[in-house]
Amino acid sequence: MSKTLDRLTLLANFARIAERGSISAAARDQNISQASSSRQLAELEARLAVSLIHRTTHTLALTEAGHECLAEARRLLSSWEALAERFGDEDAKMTGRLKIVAPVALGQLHLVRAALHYQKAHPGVSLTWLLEDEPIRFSEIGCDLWVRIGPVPDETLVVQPLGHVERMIVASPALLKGAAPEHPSQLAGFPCAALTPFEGSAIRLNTSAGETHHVTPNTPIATNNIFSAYEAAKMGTGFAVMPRWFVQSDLQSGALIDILPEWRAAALPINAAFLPAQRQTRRLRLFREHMQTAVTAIEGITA
Amino acid sequence: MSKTLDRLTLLANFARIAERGSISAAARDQNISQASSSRQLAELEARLAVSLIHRTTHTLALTEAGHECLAEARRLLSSWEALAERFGDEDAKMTGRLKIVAPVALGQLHLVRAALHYQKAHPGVSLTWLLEDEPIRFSEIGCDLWVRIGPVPDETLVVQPLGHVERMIVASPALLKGAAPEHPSQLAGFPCAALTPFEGSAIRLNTSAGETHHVTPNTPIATNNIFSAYEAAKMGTGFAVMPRWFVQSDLQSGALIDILPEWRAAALPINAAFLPAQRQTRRLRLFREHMQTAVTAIEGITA
DNA sequence: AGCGGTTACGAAAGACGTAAGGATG
DNA sequence: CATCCTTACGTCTTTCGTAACCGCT
Repeated sequence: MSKTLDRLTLLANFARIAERGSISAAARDQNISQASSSRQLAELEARLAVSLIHRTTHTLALTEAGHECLAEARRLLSSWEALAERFGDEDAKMTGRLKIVAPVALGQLHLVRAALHYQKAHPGVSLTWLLEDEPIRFSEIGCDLWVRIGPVPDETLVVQPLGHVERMIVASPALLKGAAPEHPSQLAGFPCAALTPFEGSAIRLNTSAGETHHVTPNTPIATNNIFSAYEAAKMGTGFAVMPRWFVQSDLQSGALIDILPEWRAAALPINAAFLPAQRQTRRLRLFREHMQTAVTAIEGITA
Repeated sequence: MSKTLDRLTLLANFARIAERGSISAAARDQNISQASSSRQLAELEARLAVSLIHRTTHTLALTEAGHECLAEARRLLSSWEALAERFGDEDAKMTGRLKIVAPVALGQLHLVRAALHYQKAHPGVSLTWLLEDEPIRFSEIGCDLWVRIGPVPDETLVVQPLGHVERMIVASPALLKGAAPEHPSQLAGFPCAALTPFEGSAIRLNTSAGETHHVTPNTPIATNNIFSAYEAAKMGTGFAVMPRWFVQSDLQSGALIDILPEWRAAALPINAAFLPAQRQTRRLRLFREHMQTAVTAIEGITA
């Protein structure tokens, strides 16, 4: 067991191996020999006194300890990177990678444009743009920024609120057939196209005056995909709880109707989450600002 | 500029130098030559492309960048340490340092015993036990655990609530002279011994029913030291806002009187704050549990 | 066979300590 | 002038790549 081999290099090598699923590939990435990469992995395992990767001749698998270590390694590496970059030239061209996870619908309809503008302005930065609504394992996957609708279930992250999405009950004129409900209690008679992460069996509605009502409608379709719920609402399969930003144009064209304009579902927070390395890398800080700007520019999203 | 020198070693050396205020001393601590320590510092500065320590021949001073770097270095080092220790033997004897900051009064009257019991049970761990009520720069001073009454103004820390201190208006019988106020509005006629971090010019009181009243008393003495405020209350200099745990025995003996038993000052949270390295070192985890137990055992502190 | 991981060995690079030089109170 | 930091130099440790070896598909 050596003493002087850089511990962060060891971790970086390990993370690369975990990412590529191969020692050879990781070695190529780093311009070192397979032998070195293999040795460094062994060395890390020796220092931590634990087996990180279970090797069968042609396939690598992270052990449980390996998963834990990977998450921590990623944290350490980005901390160092943030430190190393902190004092560099402000005008230096930015380089490096940025891995972003954002909500599916918001991401593909709005944020992707902001992301692409950013990339155009900073061609040295290579983006990994992943759209995913469900909670992720931030550190383990090596994420840099996570934009999420709803709470951020990770104690180790700093959460910055970007805004709130106003949500309303919408339906197609066809569904209502002229008999539009005027109070949530009348909603129970209508079917609902439910968006599963947000609406469970019950939908809670509030007035701005603080009045509350619970609706437990029939749900002929439940989905985790807002486009599907949207199609259902347009086809008249049922009403749906929709964010204003998503249905704004349909409300204006009349394709969908805000059937209970006095009542709103609870506003959902849009959060940006990231590692607490005091000030992060400049490329991430700028990216966050881009996202903040993009989110606040969306009609139907409030502070 | 070298390539293979361990970056964490560089940071550790820098932190040691900052702590000891001398390269020679830091070198002795680490059993390396002064030359090495000096070189490593220069090397770190080269890699970060910034001057960290301003050297005049006989005195060292951290630059602004040095302060920032020190905080981040401490974070990185404890992350690595937590990682390195994570997979070790559960039964291994614990060693290392633990730097704790706790509130003055709570620390010296209650928590110190828990800390000493911990040290006795784990003689390999050396504690640094600092009592300080004001906000600290956690990472820069190399703290491991910060117990604080009130909010924790540091975004990079994980905050765990330990309990709440009930606070009441107390006074000596001498002060009241039989004319005990029965409502906060009658309190304005009495002088107040104010505890500065908590009571500003106004004291807000609530009933359990939710009623609120503000009192802005005369303050013949204001202090940041609860023992002084306590002495003032006992001597009849004025009434005081006191945590129940602090005056419990005086209330029972009648030396102090809970003069408005229906009214309470806002309960203050007791928080434990620490770095978010997923699971920390075992010694810190155990210490936190000791603190939690000690705090909940105190009469007058509620969950 | 062919691909991927591990181990052995010689070569090269880098870090260490000693020691000399320089600056300050 | 004593102390502390920096720089130069020779030695020694350590790591690297090449290459041989081994195991699985």
